[in-house]
Amino acid sequence: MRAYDPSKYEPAAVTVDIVALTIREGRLQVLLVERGEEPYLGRLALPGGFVRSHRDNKGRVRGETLDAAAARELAEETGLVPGHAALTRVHLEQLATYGAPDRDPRMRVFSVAYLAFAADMPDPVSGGDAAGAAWVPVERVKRLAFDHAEILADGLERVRAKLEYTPLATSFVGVEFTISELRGVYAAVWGVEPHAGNFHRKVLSTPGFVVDVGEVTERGGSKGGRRARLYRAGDATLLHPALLRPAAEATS
Amino acid sequence: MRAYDPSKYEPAAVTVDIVALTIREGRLQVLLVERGEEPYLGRLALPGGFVRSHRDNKGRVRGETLDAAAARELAEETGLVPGHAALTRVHLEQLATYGAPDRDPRMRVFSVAYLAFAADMPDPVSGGDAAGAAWVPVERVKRLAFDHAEILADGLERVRAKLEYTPLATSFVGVEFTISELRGVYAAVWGVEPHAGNFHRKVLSTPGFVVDVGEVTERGGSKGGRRARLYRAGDATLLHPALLRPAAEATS
DNA sequence: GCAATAGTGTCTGTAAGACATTATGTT
DNA sequence: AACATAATGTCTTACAGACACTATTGC
Repeated sequence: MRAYDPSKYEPAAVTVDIVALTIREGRLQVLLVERGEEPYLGRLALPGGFVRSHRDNKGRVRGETLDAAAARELAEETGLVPGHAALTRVHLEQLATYGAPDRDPRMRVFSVAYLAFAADMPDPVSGGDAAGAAWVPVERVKRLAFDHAEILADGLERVRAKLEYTPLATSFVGVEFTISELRGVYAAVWGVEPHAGNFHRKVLSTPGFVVDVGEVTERGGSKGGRRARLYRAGDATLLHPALLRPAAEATS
Repeated sequence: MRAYDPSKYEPAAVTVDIVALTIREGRLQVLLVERGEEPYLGRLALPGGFVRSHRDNKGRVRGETLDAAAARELAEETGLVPGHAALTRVHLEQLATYGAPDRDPRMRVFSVAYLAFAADMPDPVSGGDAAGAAWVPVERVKRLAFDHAEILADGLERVRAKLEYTPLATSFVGVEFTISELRGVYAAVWGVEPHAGNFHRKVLSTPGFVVDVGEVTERGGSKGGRRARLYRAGDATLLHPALLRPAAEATS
């Protein structure tokens, strides 16, 4: 059980894979990279890589935390340097760990999957590792490498659920946003448009969800319409009462 | 990024650690083992061990899944053989993965934590690995080895939350149970006693939560009282509407 | 009989969903 | 003016929580 003798065991690798989500053109999109080697050469995959660790001069184990590895990979694949403005507002959370013995034919690989939510992520810049990286609408995603389709599915379910009881949606919009923009997040993630009037009242009546900035947008809609008030994210970590999605899984 | 060269990396070990919970004497209890070696010699810890993998004759990677490793460890530490009646009804789910570089002084160890919920778990039997294993009320747990206190805390929060929106509580009672017994689960896990009358009506009005067996208990309470109707777990996987805990985190 | 436990009925406040209406902007 | 979008108001239904009450059992 806790008798450590690593030599008895097949060496294992630990990676982080990122389900990075953003909303572009009103659609939920995921960051994918094209693989440049076997196996699954040319296939799309979630960005990811090894968790780094080593021993220092005195033989002590050193290395990065899982959270740090995920943040680093996300920065590398998007081509943004860590600390870039667009990266500081990214919400990162651990999703789950996948370790089926045959998930990678070369060796035993355990992948700790992370979820990343961000607003306004730019197109991945070339250079660095972001060779074939691109944002892809989730409904367009076809066959992925390894078990990444399963990881993505789990990630999507997690996001959809978390929108209900956390203010996570504010991670998908800018620092200042309108209620309509926030509603657009729910529409893109859930695939159903919440009722505008009820959504408006609901958001404002949930304590700590949003705070009024006291200003309005520069202009109304392109085809007319009143100018919308601006809000920032509030300090709540949980929504109470929750904002339940319609229909779905009422009976499941 | 996806360039595999394990030799460049410090070897890593992957373990599973189990937060096994049961209810005894009306209190939530967790399975702990006493460590028999350094570090943390003599300290209590969550049961766990290595995930096994090897290569077969043809050089292919073989091994157990994470779920299988968790089930195996649970069986070993409780002294129950896999397939034992008490083990077949155990609910096992992955909790999270912990990989701080200094969490184990000897080498880089990633621990995939699992949650296990069970009813009527016997005292761990001697022999096998269950040397110093015992059930301990969660409020009595003191200093644990490694980062196991954090893992336990995360596990407890997960259980408390899942009781709200899943029929998980039925995993803590026998195949047939009374509404009062079910209420006892909520009381033990949440630390607050739900209102008996409202709880009763609520459980019965939530579709798929429980199904009426059509019988009643052999006797009433030891100090008198009506005989209670018996129920089995229903087929719902999610409770709708949810059974929210009182007070807690209304504002947090 | 009394006390204890199981189970039901009633009332009130809150909130969700449907829908209508007002307010303010663009073309 | 016509239309679009933002924001608010009204109504109905569902449900949680408080509490009272009935039903059934052991002592």
